[in-house]
Order: sequence, then C-alpha cells, then structure tokens
Amino acid sequence: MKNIVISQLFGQMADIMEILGDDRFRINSYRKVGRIISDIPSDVETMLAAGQLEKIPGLGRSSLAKIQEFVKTGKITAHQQLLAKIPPTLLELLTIPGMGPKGVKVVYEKLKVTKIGELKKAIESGSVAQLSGFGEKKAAAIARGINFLEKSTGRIRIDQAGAAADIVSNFLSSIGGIQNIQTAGSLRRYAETIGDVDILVASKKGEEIIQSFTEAPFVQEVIAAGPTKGSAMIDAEAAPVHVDVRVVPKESFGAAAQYFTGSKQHNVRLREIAVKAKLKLNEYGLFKEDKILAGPIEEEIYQKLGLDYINPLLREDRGEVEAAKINSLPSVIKLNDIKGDLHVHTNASDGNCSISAIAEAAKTLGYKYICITDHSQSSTIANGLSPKRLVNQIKQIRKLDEQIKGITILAGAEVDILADSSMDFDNKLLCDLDFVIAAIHSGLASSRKKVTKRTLKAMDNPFVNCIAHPTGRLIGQREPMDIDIAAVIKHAAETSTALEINANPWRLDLKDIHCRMAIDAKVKLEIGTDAHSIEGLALMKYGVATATRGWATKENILNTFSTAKIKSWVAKKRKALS
DNA sequence: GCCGTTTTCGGCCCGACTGTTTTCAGTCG
Repeated sequence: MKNIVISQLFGQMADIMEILGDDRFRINSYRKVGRIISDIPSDVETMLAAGQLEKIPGLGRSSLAKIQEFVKTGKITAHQQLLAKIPPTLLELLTIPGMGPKGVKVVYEKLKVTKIGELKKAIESGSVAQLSGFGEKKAAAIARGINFLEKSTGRIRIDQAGAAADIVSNFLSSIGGIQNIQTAGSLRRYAETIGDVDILVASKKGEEIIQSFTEAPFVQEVIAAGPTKGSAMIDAEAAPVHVDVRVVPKESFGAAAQYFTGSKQHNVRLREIAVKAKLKLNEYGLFKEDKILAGPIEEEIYQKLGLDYINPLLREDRGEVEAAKINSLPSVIKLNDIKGDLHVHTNASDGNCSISAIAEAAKTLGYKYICITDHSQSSTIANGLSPKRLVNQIKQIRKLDEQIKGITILAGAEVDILADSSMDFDNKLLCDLDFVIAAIHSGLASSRKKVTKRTLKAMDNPFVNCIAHPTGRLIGQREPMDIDIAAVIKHAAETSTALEINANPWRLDLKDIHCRMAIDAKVKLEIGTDAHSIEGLALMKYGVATATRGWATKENILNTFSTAKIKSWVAKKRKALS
C-alpha cells in the first residue's frame, strides 16, 4: 500500500510550505489531502486506476496529478522541489512542543540551526533568547519541549489515557463547586491512541478549579494555567500523561462537550454548516447574532444545525455529517448487544484462571455463552495444548457445560496458522470443536505475499470460523504485518469466515477503517477480548468501540447472535466447504 | 489547493494562553 507514504508526502509538503510562509489555505488543503489518503482503507493505486479517487471531495486535479505521478515514478516533483528549499532535518524541529513554523524559520535564518541538537546548544548559549520575538521564558519553554520529546513515547494507548482521566476526574469531582464533568477529546471518541486527555467541567468557579488541578498531588509539571483552562503533565501508571482541564459555564456545557470532543475535522464541518446558515458555532454555543440557539445540551447543537445527533465515536469526518443530514446514520452496536465472548484463554495454556471461573465471570456479565480458545501446540511459549490435551479439555468443557447452569460453554481453540499455511491441528480434531479461531503468531515480518497466502489458505479450511488479530499489530510496539487486507476481506466474504476485532487495547485489530471495509463487503466480525484472566473480559468495551468506529450495527457482529445461531453459522460453512 | 442553492473568483472555523509586546503574533487544540 502506497497510501501511507503518499499521505506523509502531502503532510511534509504542508510542513515545508508553512516554514516558507506559503498561503495558509493552500497549506490547509495539502494537509487535508494527506489526511484523506491516510483514511482510505483500500489501495490508492487501485482506486486511482478505477477512477474512484477523483470522486472523493477534497482531492482536486492538482493533488490527483501528484498522486498519479507518485504511483508512476515513486516520487512527487513538487515535493522534491520544496525539499530542495530547506534542509530536510529542519522538519524535525516542528515536532518540538512550543516550536511552530515561524519559530523554525527564525532559528534557521538567524542562527543557521537545522537540527534539534543544534537548537539545544543555541538555547544553552543564550542566543535563542536574544532573537526578536523570543526571550528567556520562550527559550526555556522550548528547552522543556525538547526534553519532553526526548523522554516521550509519543501517543499512549486508550486504556492508559482512561486511567489518567479517572485520576483527574475523581479528584476534581471531590473538590466541590462542580456542576458537571465529562471526558472529551480523542478519549471520548475512543480513538486507538490518545495524544492528551481532555476533561471538561461545568462550574462558576473556573479559577479555583484550575488552581486546585494544577496544585494536585499527581501533577508533575504545569504547562499553562488561566482562568478557564489548565494544562499539566500528570503521574499516571508508568508514563506521564498530558491532561487539559477546561471550565465553562453550565449554559455552555453541551457546546463545549461538542467542541472539545472533536475531531478537529468534524468540528470544521459543523462550523462550515453554521456559517452557511449565518450562525456562529464555538465552545460557548450556537449563536444567531448575539442570541444563543443551543448551548447547555450537546444534542441541541446538532439538532439546530439540521443534523441527527452524531455518536462521538463516529465524529471523524468520514461521511457522518452527510449521513446525519439525510437521517442515514447507522444504528451502531452497543455493549449490551454482546451475548458472549468467543476468544478467551484459561490456565490450560497461558491464561491464569480455570474454565469454570471464567465461565462464572462471563455469566455475571449477562453473557449467554463463552468459548474457551486456548493456544495450540506450536505456541510452546504460551503452553499451547497438544492434541491429546485438547481432547481432554473438550471432554472437560462438555462436562462443565452440563454442570454450570445459565451459560453455554463452547469448546474452541486459537489454532496457529503454520509457516506452510497448514493448521496446527488436523481437521479430525478441529471437527470436534464448536468454534475455531486461526491466528498467525510466527513469521509476522515475512513478505506480504507469504502472510497473505497463509491467511487466505486458513480461511479455506471448512473448520476455521474466524481469523484472530488479522494484522498482528501491537500498538506502540509492533507494526502490523504487511498483509493485503483487501484480499483478506474479500476471501473472508467468499468463505464465510469471520474476522476478529481483538478488543485488547494493545491490539484493536482489525482497526476501525478496516472494520468498515469488512462490513461493506458483508463480512461478519467477531469481537473477542483475548482475555487471559477474569479482568480481561472487561476489555470488550474497547472492541465494541472499535466496531462502532467502523460503523458496525449488531447484525454485523457475530457474538451478538444467539448460541443456536452461531452453531448454525458454523455448520453452514462446514457443509459448504467440506 | 479546493470549491460553488450567494460565487468559476474570492472566499476558506474558532478561541485560550503565553510571552514579548505596547496591541499582538505564535502555538495549540
């Protein structure tokens, strides 16, 4: 897929033009093109050839020509021309918090600084503070920015962000004077990674609340503190987390929730609609002249703009605004639509609890079924089951299923797809299972052709019902496999194989835009927690959120089905392919 | 650069905080 590279090139062109002081609207459209391309789930090259690319709003003639050039030659002349105008390392200066394009331009032109290391030295020598527009404090802020960048691991996982938000929300809720409190930003949208945590507060006592926040025991460093907004790094679990607290009057709470939830692009779309209707939308409300039309209630903002209410998880400017205009938003899946978990481990392999314990826990969640899917023999590091051990486990499950009332315990396995594309257990054994998940756990770095072939071949097996974590990524730790996801989705549809949305916040695999692509191809998705403990069952909400972000309804999700319907779904593939 | 039930030219979303200024630019979200 060339999408990522093309998207980065457009972003880089925008960065360079910003440093050069180019027209800001022009810069904006380059950025937008970059974002649009990164959001496209299928191959840009294929779409271009099929003439589908030119239909996408925001991609004009000039951008299409550049994309075409890249597809043909592997480069974009305009990009190279821009790059020739500045030292390429200058772009790394833009990543420093506190350094923007103007600052980069000045330190380059006046001090010949081109790298982060050089900027550090220039600050130490005092020459940055001497520059016009700079000063001691600004130089110190940039030094802190560099320091932060050197320590920072970048964006954090959603579970880490959620834990940080809980710390701050619980603290603020305890100090009094608060009328309402709500998490906003990318955390409320359940984005797969979070840059910083936004907490919104309704109160009359902004200054006091910001002061309490910035003086709280968990605050490491205060970045900014005004009468309505405070920004700080806080101690949370392992990593420091950037948290913004914003205080608004309760008359504006809905508008502020809308505004601070974003995404930025979604908000731009809403404000454009407002402007066309001769209205003004900001964090304090929707206004006609000086008259407030909506403000306390978030839903009313959408209503007065002539839109259906848009679930925060859909607010990415991926067509939700258009859909809201014509009452065609999807009726998205909810957590309580989930009837069971089809991917859990026990202490037979690398989990930490027994079959009966996890079954009882699933029952208290209101589930109708749970499927035990321990690892297969080749996953030795995870204490994978030998065929003999699996046979015994199946017997044990059948017995427990009789004994434990109120929930059905299904016998399954998470079976390795071996390097030669064969399955780690033979079909005779797989036939005795109720539900089979196949997964690649080795050779993740091998070629696109190889990992794709392994996955497609596994789906051809009549006993394989689902592909677990189809891309194998670990967020912030391991890149996804170079797999042809379009081919995987197509073959999943052809073979009635489900694709997993692994709900573990480390994985979230499939990711949102791939879910949407699968749904469009009428592929069933299975949301599995991959739980290795009782607590792990609670990760389901992240999987449901990812499905929602992929516009899934409950009909798209296999484990919203009844036990009987799942069994007949499994039987159908066996009959069709055997 | 993109776009058009106001426009094929002339617009293009909004505000808080900081620091360096003496009324505002830069950065961020």
